[in-house]
Amino acid sequence: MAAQTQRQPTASYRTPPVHMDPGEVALETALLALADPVRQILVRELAQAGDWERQCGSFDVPVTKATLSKHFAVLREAGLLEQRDAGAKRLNRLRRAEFDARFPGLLDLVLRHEGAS
Amino acid sequence: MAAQTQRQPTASYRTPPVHMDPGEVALETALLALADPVRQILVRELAQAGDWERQCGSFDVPVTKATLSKHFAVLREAGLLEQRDAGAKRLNRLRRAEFDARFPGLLDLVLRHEGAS
DNA sequence: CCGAGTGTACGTAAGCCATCGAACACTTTG
DNA sequence: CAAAGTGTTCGATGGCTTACGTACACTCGG
Repeated sequence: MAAQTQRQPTASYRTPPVHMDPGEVALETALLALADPVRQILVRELAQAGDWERQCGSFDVPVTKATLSKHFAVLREAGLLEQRDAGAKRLNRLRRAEFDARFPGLLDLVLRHEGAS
Repeated sequence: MAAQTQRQPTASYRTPPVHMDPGEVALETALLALADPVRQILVRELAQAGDWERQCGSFDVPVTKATLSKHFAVLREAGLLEQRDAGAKRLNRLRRAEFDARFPGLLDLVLRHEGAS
């Protein structure tokens, strides 16, 4: 039955992303993560998309790849983001439920406060 | 009766504190203000006391007067604090209702998340 | 009126954070 | 196999924030 004729993308050739348990995130960490304007954009775009739908490079943000990569790391540290490797791409998911359980209302506040206002 | 036998303290001999309208505070400003550990202490102590009950020097924080003064300015800028002069002292009030109207749930979140945990 | 008390402004030093370019590793496309 | 694509890491840089000590201004209590 045509085993291994279809090459699966390597799940993870690089060091897999380190994830923080949202239940153990400090309030200060969460607030700092959400305070940054660039990260607010990321979170909002993630909220509009479905899980694992967006890859890292697909976000409309005014910074370079390197900086963007750092922002993702911060969001992970804050328990806001889960990432998974799929070949060369890295897919993203907003940890909405988990984060909400830890800090009820906080994420919603950021999502609601779109474009300054 | 007995008019001016009791000397009223000068309301304001120095430049009165500048206050920000909570309705116009940016989300980023609010989050940054509340992210700092020292300011979290201030906000929590203020929440436990009544309005105009505490003077600036009465807070139990591990910083000098000068630094403390700066923190109060940040809280004012974030629409979290109202200050009023009474002689040499400056009295404080947490702008709970106003801030809550602007960012529902945010202040409560900080107050609830006492001592790290 | 003099000394203690209260709080701000200024100048400064240290630390942190966002940012970038360049180099790298591996995948995907052709 | 080569070239383009994806994303991370490193080192350097610039700016902002926190912090302190000092000096200042004024009030309050004797």
